[in-house]
Amino acid sequence: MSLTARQQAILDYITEIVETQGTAPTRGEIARAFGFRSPYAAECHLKALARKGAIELVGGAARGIRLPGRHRTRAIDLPLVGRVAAGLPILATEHIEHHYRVDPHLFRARPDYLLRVRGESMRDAGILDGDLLAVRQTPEARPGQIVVARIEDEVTVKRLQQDGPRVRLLAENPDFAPIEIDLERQTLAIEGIGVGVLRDLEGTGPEPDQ
Amino acid sequence: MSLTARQQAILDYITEIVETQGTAPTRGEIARAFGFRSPYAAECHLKALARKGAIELVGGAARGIRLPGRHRTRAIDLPLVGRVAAGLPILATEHIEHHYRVDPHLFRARPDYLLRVRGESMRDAGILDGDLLAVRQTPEARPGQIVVARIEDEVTVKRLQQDGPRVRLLAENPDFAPIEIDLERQTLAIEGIGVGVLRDLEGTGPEPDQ
DNA sequence: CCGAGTACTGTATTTTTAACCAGATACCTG
DNA sequence: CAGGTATCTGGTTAAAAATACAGTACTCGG
Repeated sequence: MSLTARQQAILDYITEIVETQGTAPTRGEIARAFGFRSPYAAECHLKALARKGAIELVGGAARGIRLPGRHRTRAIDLPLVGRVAAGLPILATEHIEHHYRVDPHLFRARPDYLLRVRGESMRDAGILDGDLLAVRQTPEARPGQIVVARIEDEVTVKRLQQDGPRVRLLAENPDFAPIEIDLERQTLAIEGIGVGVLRDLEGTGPEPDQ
Repeated sequence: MSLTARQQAILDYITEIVETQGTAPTRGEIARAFGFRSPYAAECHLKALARKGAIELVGGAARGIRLPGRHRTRAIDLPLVGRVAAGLPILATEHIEHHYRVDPHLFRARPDYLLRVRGESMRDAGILDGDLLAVRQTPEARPGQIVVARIEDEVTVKRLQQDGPRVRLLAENPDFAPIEIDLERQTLAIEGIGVGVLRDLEGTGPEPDQ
């Protein structure tokens, strides 16, 4: 069942008010905006919109107009982690350069933070210098996954390979040798797994400079 | 001036209600949530939060609590365009598969829509099969930019090269030949320029929990 | 131990708001 | 033409909510 022109106008108005004011309008405010002399005219429109499923009315509550789907977790705030200094946890406030809002539905796994990738070692996996890696913070990773690992205070992004007892971190670039981890002598900590990549393209080109 | 623990808790509660319910709580609801027996306790906290700039109070309005900076420009709603059929504009509703909210500050140029990239022709530019290209809708492109072009009803993503009168669309993969455009005989339309890349790394975690 | 700020209770008042009724006008549809 | 829906007026009523005052209690720095 589709909306009438008038109903669409009312819905647009409500949406605009929610976006700009952060809260839904009252019947009186809708009436004033459209020149109705009675708030009941707005009430009727709201009822019609609710009947058609375009809005949801919360009974007995002031400004109880809800826009379905809008109050979902449409965006989460992810901190961007830049250079990671030795001895500090990844998410220490010292490392956080910025915050970006990202739709969690873009990725199948929910990310916890963004890490700026440095270097060309994951080039053949489509992860370039300067890209943002969306990371889910977890110590558990499966072979084949792209992981954020910490080896002796050094944080690196590599693909995890595990052949029985042997753990290797593979670069995706023939210029970089795999890193063999001797768990007896070195500390390897999986900080998280890569769940997505974000890249800004403006200014990129075949020119090698930036 | 920083918030007290209690004030922070109240602010967190308000934020959560706004996110989940789409509207701010009343003094009474705050009091109920925290076990206050008087709505005036909530009122005092709100006044303190407003004094410190953490919230903004709209006088004389029900649920008139605003969270500054939460609205506008923190996230824009981008349609995801999938397969583009011949004869229809890119942004025809028939092509729109989904909407994603993305922080416009992630990219230096503001995108208008997302296009799902098919094929490996841009592999060496770090754009893989299935990636989402954030596109700014414009007919003007500079050489070196990654463009969304339409050649005789076929939509393709390539890098633009312009040598005086010659226009070429370059793939970033040695397996694909450059496309030479004869503007006399073929219609070339620049639909937009790529401003960003989004990728889901499907390596889901060991616990594919929510 | 004093004063200032935080954190509440209990009660009260006023404004805002939701919600409803009866009716008017108009526009489709079978 | 009758019946239904959409649209709006004018007025009413009760619930919801903002806002206030007076007072208690605690904490913390001087």
